Amino acid sequence: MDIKKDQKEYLGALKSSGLKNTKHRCSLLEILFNESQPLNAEEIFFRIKEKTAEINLSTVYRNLEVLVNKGLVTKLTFPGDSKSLYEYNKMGHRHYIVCISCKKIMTIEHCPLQEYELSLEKETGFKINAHKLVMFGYCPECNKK
Amino acid sequence: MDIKKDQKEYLGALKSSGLKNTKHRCSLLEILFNESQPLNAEEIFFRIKEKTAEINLSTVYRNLEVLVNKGLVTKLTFPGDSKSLYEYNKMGHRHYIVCISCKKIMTIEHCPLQEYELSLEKETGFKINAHKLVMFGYCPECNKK
DNA sequence: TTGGATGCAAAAGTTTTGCACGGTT
DNA sequence: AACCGTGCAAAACTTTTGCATCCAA
Repeated sequence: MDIKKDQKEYLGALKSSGLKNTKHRCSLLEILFNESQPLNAEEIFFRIKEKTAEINLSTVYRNLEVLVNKGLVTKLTFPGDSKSLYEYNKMGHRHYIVCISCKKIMTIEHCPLQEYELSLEKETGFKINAHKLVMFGYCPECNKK
Repeated sequence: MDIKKDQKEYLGALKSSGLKNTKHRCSLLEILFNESQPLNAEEIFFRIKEKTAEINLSTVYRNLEVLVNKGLVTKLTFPGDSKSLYEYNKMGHRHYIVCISCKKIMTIEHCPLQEYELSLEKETGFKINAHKLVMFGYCPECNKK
């Protein structure tokens, strides 16, 4: 497989997390790394089959599980989708805006919740580690219709 | 079944949505109405079996589906839980704070995101209808350990 | 060489569905 | 009476697991 500049990041991450650099693992990471939308296991499975090599769906699930545990990949669930979604973890959390009509998912980098977390910690006594924010609406294209 | 004051709300909602007032549907709504935490289908199933009457799990699922479609109940999914959760829809959205350790879910009434939605609409071109915010952390009890 | 990675098949777990019967309006 | 709701069993669907084999370090 051709190793481009932008692939070094996840290859390094693989190595430093003690995981073997296998063909399947590598294509899986490449797909997620270059994808702006979270994908489900089956989508990843078909992409690897089409573009790279024959692979088994359980291999995809097993690799996703390992990569999630090592923190390289994040697992997501959205209401209305029975399948879990996965994305490359670019460090620094992100939020999502989902189109109710066409189901397109767009990523939002800015997070408005830092100060809110502090006030909520005081209010509830929780020690807050993370949060998940998803917005729902109609994307510009679907909104026209 | 004894009809108390606080049950009138969901009984009325049943009627005005054109759904039949059946024994199971009624106990299901009563359980969700009086519960502060979202419950999954199996938990609802066992509660009805214990407190009210024999019921089949598929009946629970079918009723939940109808009630979600009518907007009386909201369906939720949390990462790390393969089961969907359901709650009575009290109108006016709510947010959740989930304990990473004991999995307790607490509901937050205040929402800090009104202004943010407006700025995001301008930024993305989306027409935003709703959002979902979940906070994760350690509840006061688990935090002590 | 050795332990992890993979394919295959089967299992597990959640949710849905077909069909006959029963209950509400 | 008509239609919706229910129970039961089976199916569908996503995800996990056991086991034999293969491959990267």
